[in-house]
Amino acid sequence: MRYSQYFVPTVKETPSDAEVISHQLMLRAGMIRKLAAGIYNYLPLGLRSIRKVEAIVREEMNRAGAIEILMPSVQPAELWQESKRWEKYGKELLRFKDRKDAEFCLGPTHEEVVTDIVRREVKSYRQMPLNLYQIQTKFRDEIRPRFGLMRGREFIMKDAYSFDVDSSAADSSYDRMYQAYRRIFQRCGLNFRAVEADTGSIGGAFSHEFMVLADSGEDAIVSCSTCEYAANVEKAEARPVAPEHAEPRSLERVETPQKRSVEEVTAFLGIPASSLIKTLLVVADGEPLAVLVRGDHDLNEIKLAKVLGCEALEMASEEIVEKVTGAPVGFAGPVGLKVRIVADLATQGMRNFVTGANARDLHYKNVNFDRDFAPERFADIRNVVHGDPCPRCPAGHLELWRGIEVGHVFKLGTKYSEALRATYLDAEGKEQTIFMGCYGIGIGRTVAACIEQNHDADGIVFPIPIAPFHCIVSAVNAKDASVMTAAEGLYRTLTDAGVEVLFDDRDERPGSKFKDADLIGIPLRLVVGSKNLAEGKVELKIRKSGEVSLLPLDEAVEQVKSLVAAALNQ
RNA sequence: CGGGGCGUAGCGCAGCCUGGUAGCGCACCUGCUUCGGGAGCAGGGGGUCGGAGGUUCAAAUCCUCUCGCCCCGACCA
Repeated sequence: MRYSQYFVPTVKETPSDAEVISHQLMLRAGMIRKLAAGIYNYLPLGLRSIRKVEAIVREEMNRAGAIEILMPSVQPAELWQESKRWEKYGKELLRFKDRKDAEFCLGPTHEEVVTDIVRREVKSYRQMPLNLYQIQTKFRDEIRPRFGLMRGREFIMKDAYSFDVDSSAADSSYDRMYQAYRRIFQRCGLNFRAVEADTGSIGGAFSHEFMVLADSGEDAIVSCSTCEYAANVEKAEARPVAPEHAEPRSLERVETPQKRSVEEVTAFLGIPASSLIKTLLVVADGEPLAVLVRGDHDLNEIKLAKVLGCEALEMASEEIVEKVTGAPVGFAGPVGLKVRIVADLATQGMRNFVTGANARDLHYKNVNFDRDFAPERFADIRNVVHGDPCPRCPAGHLELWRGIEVGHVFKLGTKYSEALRATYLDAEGKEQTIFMGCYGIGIGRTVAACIEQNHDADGIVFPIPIAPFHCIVSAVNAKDASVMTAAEGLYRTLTDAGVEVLFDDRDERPGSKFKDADLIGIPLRLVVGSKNLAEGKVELKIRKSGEVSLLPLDEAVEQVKSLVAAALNQ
């Protein structure tokens, strides 16, 4: 591709509305442009990288035995009503009506549609296992789209759905996808972790998320320092803490004027936050209840909702707190409370702790379980913290990371096949419910995550497998005929050899060409200048390392070819 | 949904408080010089100041409404 005839609108200044580095660089490198909040145009360079990721995904999905189809974005309400998600999905589901007033939505995911296909066409155990996938535009009307392609409302996703005769066959399908995902993200050159994850609104039995490690990531994940355990903090299990052995002292009410927060109270009393139990009031399916967590720990609402088995869980409003505790917010405590109490495991062994006293400006010291109050149950309902013991091995401790979720695999079980009555006849002629799994990859997000992980002060540093071009040939002086002839020759030779070359034939000053080349992140750069060319040489610069070598033309060609081949065949 | 901020030329911004009919840098066009890390000089084009309404002799500027965009929050005892 000749740069002068291509479309790469780079910009020097960082657009003011871009916050994270990948968003800024994708805008500056002319890869994307915003059309509306969370909705983007893909310009040529951006599209090329996206196509690269898609190609890798396609290869690995096909290798794993999945079969490509393409389903519509526009989906009839009836299917969603059948799965009950028309009501449950909420405002993220973009709904609209056609001219006949029939209701439709733009698909945020395709469980309903794919299950509809399968229930019509799959009748026998002989037709499974079956895994159907597509690469397609999804629409989710996110509360707050942000960070460019990282969290858009319209985005490209690969979604796959597996159909199996029973649970253990479904496990094999799940495992094949899991392994395929590992290969995909390895081939994309990403530093990632596969972590145990909560199943969220999709539902199902268990799942893993594929997280690209990056400080700007929206998710917190943990991994064990010694074993293979890794999980999203939403899901990560906490081990019980060894009990203290202090003798119970007598309960004491202390004045804590204006001290509401954990920090204020513990500082005022001169105790560590771990000696205090905070009492959080929540409303679960309409019922107010109290939740106890150690002062230095945070409540994990997802775990709590699971423990309570409730549908809706929210923090209680100020009014409810005051009504339940009889005190202003900041002084809630478990002693004398009339609502159900659930306590975190880590509080179980605590003795002589501090709590609120359900009265303005008062706390209790030396509170003890059983003597002063008794929670209905102890359960793991907190977020793990850095340094917590690993739940799976005796020696390890948990390390905390930030991650960008680029892929997610779910074992769904029969949630959708039951709702939509997708069944088959087994070898005995008996009707059985199909077992499903679903598997997603955010294509655009993968490109963005890659940039988060691969950039420097000058711009993007693409790994070869998903770079829009492998190599850029920069003709330093476009007016010098010998330079242009040589550069043109390199461009043709490399292109004929299957290397994707962007030929910067623009009549620009060298500085601008170098800046642009760095910004758009092409991994390899051949610089053709009159001085070196007089000696029959060109310069090869590696974007990532900055390494420069002066080579005769034919050697430069061989170098580029072998570097590209090595990167693509790993 | 709550809180905060911003909409002025393609991009980044000033002007607004204290009304008087729009400016800077980059980009773009022309010419000359320059040419290995975002050149210099000279000339030039481009904006119904997000939109609607109001106040006023006069509105980018003041008031009201509205639309769009960005950030934070929606874990707090």
